[in-house]
Amino acid sequence: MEFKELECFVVLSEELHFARTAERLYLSPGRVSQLVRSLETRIGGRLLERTSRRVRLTTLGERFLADLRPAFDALGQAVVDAKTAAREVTGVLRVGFLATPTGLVTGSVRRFEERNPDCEVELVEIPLSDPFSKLRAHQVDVVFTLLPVEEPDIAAGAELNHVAMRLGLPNYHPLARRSSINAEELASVSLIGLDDPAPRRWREHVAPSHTPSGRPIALAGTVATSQEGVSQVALGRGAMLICTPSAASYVSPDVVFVPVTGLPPSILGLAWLKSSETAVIRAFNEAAEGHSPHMVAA
Amino acid sequence: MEFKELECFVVLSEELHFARTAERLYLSPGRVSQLVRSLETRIGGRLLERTSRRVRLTTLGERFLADLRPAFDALGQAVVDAKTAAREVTGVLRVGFLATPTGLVTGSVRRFEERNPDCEVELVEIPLSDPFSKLRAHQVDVVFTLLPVEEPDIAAGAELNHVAMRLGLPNYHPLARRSSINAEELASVSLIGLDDPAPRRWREHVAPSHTPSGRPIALAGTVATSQEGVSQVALGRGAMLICTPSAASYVSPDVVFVPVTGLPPSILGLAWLKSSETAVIRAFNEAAEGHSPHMVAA
DNA sequence: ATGTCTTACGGAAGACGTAATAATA
DNA sequence: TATTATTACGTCTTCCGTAAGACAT
Repeated sequence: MEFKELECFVVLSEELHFARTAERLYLSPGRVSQLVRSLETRIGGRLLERTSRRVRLTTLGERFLADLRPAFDALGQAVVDAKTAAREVTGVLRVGFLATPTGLVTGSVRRFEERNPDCEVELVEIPLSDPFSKLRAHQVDVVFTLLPVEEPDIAAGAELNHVAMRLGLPNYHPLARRSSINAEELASVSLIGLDDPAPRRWREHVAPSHTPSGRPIALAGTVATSQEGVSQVALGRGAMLICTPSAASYVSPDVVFVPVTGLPPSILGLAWLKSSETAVIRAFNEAAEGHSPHMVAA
Repeated sequence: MEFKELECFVVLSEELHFARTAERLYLSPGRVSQLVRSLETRIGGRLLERTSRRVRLTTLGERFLADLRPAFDALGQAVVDAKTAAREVTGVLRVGFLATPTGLVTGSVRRFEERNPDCEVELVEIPLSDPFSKLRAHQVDVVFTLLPVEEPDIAAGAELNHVAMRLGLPNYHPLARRSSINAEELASVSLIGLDDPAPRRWREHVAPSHTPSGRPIALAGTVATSQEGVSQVALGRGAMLICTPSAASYVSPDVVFVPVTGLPPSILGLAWLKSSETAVIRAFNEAAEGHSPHMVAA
């Protein structure tokens, strides 16, 4: 069952003229003749009666056309619709964020929704300890995450944000009154780290095992989310490194966030499954990259 | 828009497995991979998400399949139906006959209807003077006619019947009492011939211009049908040669039909348009050829 | 004589399989 | 390691246009 033959028959049924049919299909008249003959052989009977002077449908041809035409049109329409859908940015986009919907997240979403009013955004929290599972399980389409991303099945966008780190401390802690803390001083606290699925880089970022100069840092325990971590800090079970924008949202009388100098910044960006990249994801990535708080200083 | 790609996508959507899909389509798995990739490029987005371990439809793929599937199935069904219709013998067959539905005609029709109860036969009279116009105008599908047929656009079946000729005469004519007439004696009568569109062979058959030995025969005038001719004979305007079976149906006190010896018999058979040959026509031809009054002697 | 459909032929495109490769569990 | 999808590459089909032929008006 060859598509070209059917197409040729449908057009020829309209035109009843080989040369015009050929023109419409970007073929030579000879090829049209071949295709029709081939289709007739396949069907097993004459579909068109033709002399060099007149072309007309046979009874069989008329009946076939009546059956074929609607199916044929629907088929073409399905393909056109799919092409459109592939290009269009509609439906629902599920965006994962870490810890807290910071300015970067809300700003990117606002900008995206402004430019793509037909697409709704759902925000989903991603546990710090497991940044990619929801992506791989198709529970979210795209996530804000720490760059760089080293997973081979995951693609990442550009760096969107360099964010300085703060240390969350119980308010009675000696360091809590300081206006800033040097990275070397972390050797004097116990840090709260991340639960198991977290990549090694993330663990080391949130709870470095040594100071830049090599002094060991104690590990107080592990948590799944920054919210859990802050709770632990409030209970005096350790200190926790956290991004400055996230820290701003944890307002608690028991916890103080003090800037830490000498640590590499958190670099945030978008990530998505390579195998599931869509026009919607590309559009969101563009919106995020065009978002203004670009490269906010550490 | 390639049919193979669509087919491949539909099957792969069912199987969610490249090797099984390939098997069902008689292709190699590699080819299936190529086809799907090609379709995705054409559409402009991923239709299936696949790892070496799992294959699943994307949202786009699901929507596309929902649109595509009914159209795809209907298309296949239309082709199957057309193939069936091309083989089947159904509908209406319009059969043309000359002068009178003789035993050959009625017998063939009965036999055909017996064997093809789904096909209805309509009988249409064809004027003797114009045996093929109704065929060419698609007013009939097949005609009983004089053989041989020399028109290049018309096909003919086997000889079905050799029929002796009779001469129709006014009952007061000197020859009307004879039990038979020799062809040479036609020189003594005026014959009624055929109107214009009739082929030369027909004219000469119905109203020969000379006897077998070469004596001229007068022409009394021309008519379109044998019914008209018999009327002319009844009015004494001439004599008319007519087939024996046809003569039997013109019962009139004014006209006598006398057998003529020494003339070639009328050979009857079927004819149809080469360009419009169908399974129905072939079936009717077979029925007629199998009909018993085969080769009735002159 | 002209416009139209069909046929013959050769070159180019692409359809397909095989086998090696990559990725998953 | 076993299973499965993908890629590379060579072969072979068939797609298609050109041009000549056949046919009808």
